[in-house]
Amino acid sequence: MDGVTDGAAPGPPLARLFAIAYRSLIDDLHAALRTRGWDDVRPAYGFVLLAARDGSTTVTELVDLLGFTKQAASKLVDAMAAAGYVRREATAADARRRPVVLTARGRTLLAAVEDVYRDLEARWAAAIGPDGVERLRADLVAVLAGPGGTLPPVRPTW
Amino acid sequence: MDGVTDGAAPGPPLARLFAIAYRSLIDDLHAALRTRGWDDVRPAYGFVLLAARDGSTTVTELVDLLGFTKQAASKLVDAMAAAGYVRREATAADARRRPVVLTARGRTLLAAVEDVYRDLEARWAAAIGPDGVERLRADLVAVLAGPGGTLPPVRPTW
DNA sequence: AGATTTGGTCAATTTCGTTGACTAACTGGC
DNA sequence: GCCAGTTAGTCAACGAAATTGACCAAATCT
Repeated sequence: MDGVTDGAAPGPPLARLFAIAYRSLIDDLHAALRTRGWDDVRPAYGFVLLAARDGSTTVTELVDLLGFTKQAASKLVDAMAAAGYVRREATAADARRRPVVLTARGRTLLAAVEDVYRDLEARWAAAIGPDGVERLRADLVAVLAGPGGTLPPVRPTW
Repeated sequence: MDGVTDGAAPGPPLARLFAIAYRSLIDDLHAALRTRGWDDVRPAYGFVLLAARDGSTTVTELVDLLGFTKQAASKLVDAMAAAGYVRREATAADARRRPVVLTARGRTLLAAVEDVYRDLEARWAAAIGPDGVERLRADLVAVLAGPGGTLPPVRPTW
């Protein structure tokens, strides 16, 4: 049997699978966070936390990462700051830049996120094997990464 | 160098990759549709068209497929009907059900969608090989499908 | 110094889905 | 055959979240 790919039954469209996969991970992540007492975490927070972990981030950098307007990114940061996860700072060199840095609470949440994340990927590994997960990741990166290995913005809005 | 998977650098989180992948496909699809003159197509339309292709669909069935409320699904169908892509019909057996069927215009759009879609998957195949694409699809289905092979609803809201 | 670009905010609007209340039509018991 | 409950769907009001547009202040260019 080698005729799997021809015409008739190509299986579910990739877009649908990606949408479901993304949603499944995010839903599970936030459900797990809620059971641990984090009940004011919005889906985009995770990406911001990750970005802030790897060095301070500005609103403009978040725009590149998330793919929505700077106004929206600004509001997002405001909300995260109000919830105590991040703090806006000042830069000596450039008074316009107001870097977003993690608070202690933010770091705690980040640790929880990473922890849950490990569980979730482990569940994927249980289904398709650890090498299956890495193959998946590698394939996705191979298709999505542009020259220089940079990934496009996230923004799964619909 | 074999230490890629241990701790430090696990690569981008799957959620991010899925979000980007979904968005990339949808953006490209709609960009391609626009260049062909379809400029009033919203992201969810594709899923509805596909569902309607495989037999008539009711609003309630769309709820299961898309994962949002029947009110929202109803409005979506209204919008698609107003744009001339689908038509509500009546059933002899059950006067409550108002099946959603494709119009000629809807079928034309669907053909365009399928056409573009083939191109997009071909681009994926160019990057990771045709078998890579099918492997990807199979892996995703393996993880996401519940008992009976049914996939959860889509709803990539955020 | 003046012009332009860059980082960021404030305010108004739009988009889209949700909650809530409700109607009409089909089923199940008796 | 009729009443209770369920199913399919709509109408209307609300809410969350992002967008567009106008704007400001600090840096950079010339």
